Amino acid sequence: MSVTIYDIAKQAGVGVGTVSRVLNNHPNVSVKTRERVLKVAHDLNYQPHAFAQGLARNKTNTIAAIIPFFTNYFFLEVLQGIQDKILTLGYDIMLYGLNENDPEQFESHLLRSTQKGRADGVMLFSLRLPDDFAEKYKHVNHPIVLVDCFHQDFDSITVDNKAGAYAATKHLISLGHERIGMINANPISPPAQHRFEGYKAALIENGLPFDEKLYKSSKIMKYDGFSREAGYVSMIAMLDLPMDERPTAIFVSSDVQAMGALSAMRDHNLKAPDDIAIVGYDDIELAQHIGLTTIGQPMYEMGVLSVGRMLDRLTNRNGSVTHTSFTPKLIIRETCGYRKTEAVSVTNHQV
Amino acid sequence: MSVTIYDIAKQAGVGVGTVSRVLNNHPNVSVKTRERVLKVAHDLNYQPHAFAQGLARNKTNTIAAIIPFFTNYFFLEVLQGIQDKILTLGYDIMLYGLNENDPEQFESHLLRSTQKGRADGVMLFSLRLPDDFAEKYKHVNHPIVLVDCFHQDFDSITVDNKAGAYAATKHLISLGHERIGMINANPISPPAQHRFEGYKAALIENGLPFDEKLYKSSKIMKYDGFSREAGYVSMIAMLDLPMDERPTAIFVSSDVQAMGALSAMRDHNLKAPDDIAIVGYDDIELAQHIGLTTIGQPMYEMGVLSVGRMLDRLTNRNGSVTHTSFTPKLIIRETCGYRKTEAVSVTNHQV
DNA sequence: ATAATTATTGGAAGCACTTCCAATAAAGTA
DNA sequence: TACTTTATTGGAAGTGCTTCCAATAATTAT
Repeated sequence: MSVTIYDIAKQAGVGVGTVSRVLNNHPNVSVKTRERVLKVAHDLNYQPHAFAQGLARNKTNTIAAIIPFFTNYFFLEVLQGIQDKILTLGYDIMLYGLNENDPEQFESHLLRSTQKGRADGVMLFSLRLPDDFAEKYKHVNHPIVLVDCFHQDFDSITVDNKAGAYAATKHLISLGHERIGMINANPISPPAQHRFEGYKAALIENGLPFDEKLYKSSKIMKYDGFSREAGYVSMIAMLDLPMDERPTAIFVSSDVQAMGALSAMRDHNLKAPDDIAIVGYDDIELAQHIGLTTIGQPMYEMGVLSVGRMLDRLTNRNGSVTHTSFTPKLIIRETCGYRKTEAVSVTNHQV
Repeated sequence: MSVTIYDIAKQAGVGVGTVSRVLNNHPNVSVKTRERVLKVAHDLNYQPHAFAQGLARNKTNTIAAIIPFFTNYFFLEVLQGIQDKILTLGYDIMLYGLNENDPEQFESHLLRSTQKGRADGVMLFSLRLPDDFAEKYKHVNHPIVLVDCFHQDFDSITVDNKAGAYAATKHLISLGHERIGMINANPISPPAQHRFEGYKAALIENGLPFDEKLYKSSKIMKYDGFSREAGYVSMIAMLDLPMDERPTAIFVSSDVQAMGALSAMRDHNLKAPDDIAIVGYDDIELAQHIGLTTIGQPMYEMGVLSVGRMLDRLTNRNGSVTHTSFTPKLIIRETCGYRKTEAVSVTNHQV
């Protein structure tokens, strides 16, 4: 139906082998025939058939990405990095979005994307991996790289949540606060755990006590407690404390939660930073709009790097597993009171 | 290397034709052989090779989506609709993101996605189409469906921008405002044009004059003026008017611009709705957080429907072109002053 | 029981490529 | 000039599937 290398071969008076060779820039074809073939191919407006190529080469030139939709802004930025990088390499992206943390859908996506001849490799994003994950997929024929999640046995690109939380808390400390609370998401989430660790470490290492009463974690399952609602109820709980026991500053484990916390404060006629200083986490688009001091993550870069890691893995299947961790950075805006000279850069701190 | 239908055929003592027939649920194969083959396939953990199938069937079972990244939340929601629908149909999504409105990248994406054997069809999102688009792609072998953009010659799913703008303006009118301004994006954008038309129509049809001085459009090219900055400068310009000529309410052509406008007001110590009422457009996530009254679009539904349209087109290539338009709806929050009884539903209005 | 249908089945051909091998042509060497 | 060596070249085989056609087996009708 459409033009194939056979058409080109006939028209140019050569064999299909030769056509294939010039189209793939193989050596050992005389310049005259090469030019002739190229001209015919161009005249006929030839386009290779992707699937036929894939079949013959046993290579799809596409990589699959499984991403939870709710990661939202993170998702978008990382994806952009991935795509910009991947285009330069001639690969395509097969997208598998995940609604909520639906294990069944995850399974089906994973199965599909690791199916023979569909993609060369799979990237998993921000996923809490099932217990049997490693055992099940370790020996699958597809490279798997983890982005923003971790497992010892797979290549991963992560961001150091502990360091980020440490930086956020340290910032509050350096601003002179001594009663620093934390509003955390649901501790079943690994990032939530790590952010808590960073918070606690910053307190201890700077001679401040860790006070149970100033720490509120969420039991909400939806989005693992990384939601506006979760932030709201945690803050309400926090404000239940007697006036003089309240924290003067709070590190909130995500910007959306911070949004909720802020509106709880508003409902109590409290303002940030005047009444309570707030640091968020994530630097979502919103944060900029409302002047939220927060922790930013190099999402675009992570995307770019993760493609690089995937390609490495594709060309060297037996290389040893690597783990790369990015350091997030503090972004100072208005919700803590802006005191430039006292800003702390996380890069000075090694966890 | 991996298990093929030949392995199954051998093991089950039948021919490959038979294997293929049972795997594809073709009739005319005895139940005993069918069961035998199925068992062997299961025991061998057989997976069909996607590319080989595609090649033989001349069908990829994937559809390509070209989406500008900056559409952000819209992008995400529509995509979710698409994917939920498409999964039930056994298709995959190939994603081509667009950075800004880069015509060159658009061209290359389109070329790639319409390449033989890569995808069965292409969906284009929120794109200002180049002039030579129709001429160039009308007779390409791939179905193309347009989402949130329009061209006479291609199937499209859009949302009625004029109706949305009308509803927004009408809401302001019904609240008693008489000096209603509009802050628009760059008029080169079709949605910007239509939103302007809706604004103007609402004014005229309700006996209010259209006043040039109360209308500010943007000349900014980035994001076609749908940006926070654009909103900010437009509002500043608006506030340059003498006190008594200022509008008492403003319809802003997008929520991000509204964010900018709101912060310009804040810089002038003005508040919404007390000093000036504001309606936005888009209902981005942010809008909910800041209580912005705005116009919401059924993004998820659009995604679902667009897949449906694509499938129709795939099964009937010569059917006539269809255009579907969704009616957006007014979402009343706080930036106009909340007066429930006077809320106007756009569904009562036919453009 | 025999002929005529109808239901299964095997396997070749085709899908559009790549790659390898043998064959031919060109160039180099003595 | 005759013999190697090297550079091109054509085309068969292979990639893993579907589908069509002819052949065989099972049913039904006579």
